[in-house]
Amino acid sequence: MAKILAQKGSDKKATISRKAASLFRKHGFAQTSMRSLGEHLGVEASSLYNHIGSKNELLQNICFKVANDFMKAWESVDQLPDSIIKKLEKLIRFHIHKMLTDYDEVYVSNHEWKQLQEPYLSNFLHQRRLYEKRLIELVGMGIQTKELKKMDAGVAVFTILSAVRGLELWHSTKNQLTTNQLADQLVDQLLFGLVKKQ
Amino acid sequence: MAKILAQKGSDKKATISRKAASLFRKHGFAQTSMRSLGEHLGVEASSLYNHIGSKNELLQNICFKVANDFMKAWESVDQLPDSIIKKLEKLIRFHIHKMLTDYDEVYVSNHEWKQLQEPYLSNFLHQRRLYEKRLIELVGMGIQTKELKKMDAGVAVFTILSAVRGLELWHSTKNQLTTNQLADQLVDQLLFGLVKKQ
DNA sequence: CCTACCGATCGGTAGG
DNA sequence: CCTACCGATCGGTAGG
Repeated sequence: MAKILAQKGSDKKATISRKAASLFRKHGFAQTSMRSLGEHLGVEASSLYNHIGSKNELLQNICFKVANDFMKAWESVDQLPDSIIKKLEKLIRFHIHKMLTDYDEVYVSNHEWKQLQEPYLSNFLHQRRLYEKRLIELVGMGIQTKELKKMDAGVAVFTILSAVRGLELWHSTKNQLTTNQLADQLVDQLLFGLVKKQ
Repeated sequence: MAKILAQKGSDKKATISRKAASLFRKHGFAQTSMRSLGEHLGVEASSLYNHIGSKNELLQNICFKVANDFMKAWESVDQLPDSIIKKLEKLIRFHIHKMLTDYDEVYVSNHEWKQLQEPYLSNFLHQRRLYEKRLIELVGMGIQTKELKKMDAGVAVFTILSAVRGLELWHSTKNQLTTNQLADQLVDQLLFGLVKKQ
C-alpha cells in the first residue's frame, strides 16, 4: 500500500472517518473489517486505534453527525415566516442537497444505524422520531390551513421521506439533470403529482 | 430449544427459508449465523445442511422469488387495455400489497441482494434493471399521450419505487389505516400530489 | 439429526 | 506506527 495517513496534525481522525463512511456504504458496517480500513489508509489495523476508540465509535460519529444536520435544517426552516408549502419545499430541497453532498454519510446513517450499540441506538431512534414528529405536525398544520389536502399526515410524511431517500439508489445513474433540475422535478412531483391537470 | 422442524415431508426447506428471511430482515444476512438460524428452528446448524446447500443459497432463493413475482405482476398488468394511469395505479397497488404480505422477503430482497455471489449478483441486477426500464417506458408513453406531465420519466419512476418501498420503514407503525385506505392515499398522493387544487 | 472439528477471519490489546 | 498475539465466532464438513 502506497498511501499514508494525512500528516497535518489532527485531521487524521477525519480522514479515517471519511474512508470508513465510504467503505461502510459500499460493503456494510459488519462486512468492513478494521484490517480492510487500515489497508485503504496505508496502515495496519492496530495503528488505527491510536486515533479512534473503536469500530463502533466510527459508526456513532457518522450517524449522529447526519441526524444533527437534519435537525438543524428543520430549526432554521421552522423559524421563518413561510407558508407550509414553502417550508416543505425547503426541507425537501435540503434532503436532496444533503444526500448529494454527503452521500456516504447519509447512506450509512440510513442503513447501518441498526448496528449502533446502546445507549446510542435508543438515542438515535429518539432523535429520528422527534424529527418525524415535527414534520408530521407541519403537514398537519398545512391540512388545517387547507393548503394541503385532507389526508393522513403520517403517511404523507413517510412518503416524502421515502422518496427523497430513494435518491441514494440512483444517485450515480447517468442522469443528464443538474442538481437543481432534479430538485425542481422532485418537489413538483411530490407536491403536485404526476398527472397533468385538465 | 423446544421447537422442532416441521415433520411433514418436503416443507422443511420452506420452513427454513421463511425463518431465514425473518432473521435476515431483522439482523441482516451477514450478521445472521447458521448457528442462530438453527437455534430458532430447534436444531444444530450442521443439521440444516441436510436440507439446504449453503447460507448463500437461502439468500438467492429469497431474492429471485421476489424479483420474479414483480416481473409477473408487470406482465399481467401490461397485457390489459387500461390507460397508462390505471396501469401505474395497479402496479403501485401490487407493490403495496406485496410489501405487506411478504414483508420479510421483500425487505431482504431490497437490502441484502448486494451479498449475492456471482453469477447470481449480475443476474439479479439485470432483472431489476429490466423491470425499471419497463416502468420508465410506461411513464414515457404516458407523457406522449399527455396523460402525464412532461417530465424526466426516470426520475418519476424512481420516485414512485422509492415511495412504495418506504412502506417497509413504517410497515409496523401503529397506523389506524386499513391496507386499502393506505393504498388509496399513496396512489392519490403519488399521482395527484399533496397540494389542494384551487 | 448430532458431536466434534477445521481453517479462516474478526475486533482489539500488549509492548515497544 | 508495527509485530505478535488473544479469545471469539464464523461457514461448512466428516462421520456416524
